[in-house]
Amino acid sequence: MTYQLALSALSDPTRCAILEALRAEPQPVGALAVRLPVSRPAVSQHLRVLSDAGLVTAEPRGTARIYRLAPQGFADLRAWLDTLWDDALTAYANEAAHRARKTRP
Amino acid sequence: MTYQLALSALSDPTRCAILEALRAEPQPVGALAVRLPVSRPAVSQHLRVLSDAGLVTAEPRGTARIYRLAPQGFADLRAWLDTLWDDALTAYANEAAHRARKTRP
DNA sequence: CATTTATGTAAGTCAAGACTTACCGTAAGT
DNA sequence: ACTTACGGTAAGTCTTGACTTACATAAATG
Repeated sequence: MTYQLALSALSDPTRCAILEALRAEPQPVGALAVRLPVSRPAVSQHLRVLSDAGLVTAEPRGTARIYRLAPQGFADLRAWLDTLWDDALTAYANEAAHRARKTRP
Repeated sequence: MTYQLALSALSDPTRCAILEALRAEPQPVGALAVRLPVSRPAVSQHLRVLSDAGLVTAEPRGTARIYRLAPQGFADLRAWLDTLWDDALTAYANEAAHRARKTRP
């Protein structure tokens, strides 16, 4: 059930851009904002959503807060996606087998 | 870039419920609708979104249309998520090493 | 202690989208 | 051919949420 929060967080292109920026290196809010086409408060709000989803963590560094990717959140999401993917593959294989049996009994 | 469509599609809980229903077995629209708390046209619209995202495919079966999971869409999504996850892990490891070096030089 | 720096929060605006009912098209059955 | 079954589409409503500006808070610095 926790994956729904992460999926909802990833639906926004700006948030994905933030994650891809953090992928390169951990950064404070201001550094992210100057690279993005939105205001700094908007970035802060997005980081809040990402944090609630368990996709990023923050560490105080003076007055700044350094944000970085949180492996755990991505691991949970990956697990959910993998089960769905596996079932999709087996269903696809089953259907292919069924089709082959029908075409050449 | 194509993963953004899939992520946007997965942000809705009803669409996730549809996918989990299709995970059990391929179904027509009506069969999905009776199990969900929304109307049939709503399910049809959701399936349109999922189809555009490459997460499901439809096959005509008389007047009905059988929807099933599309492995390719999930594979693309998985690939994107994996790169992000890998970078999150290495960043985490780097930070841990940095922290250890600082604590005990 | 005042100021600067860096950030989170509040309030308000506006567009995206999820849902409904009503309607239309198409394939199968009688 | 007419009817029935199944599903996509149109139009309209209403909520969600992404963004802005303005304000408040906390740490470092002179």
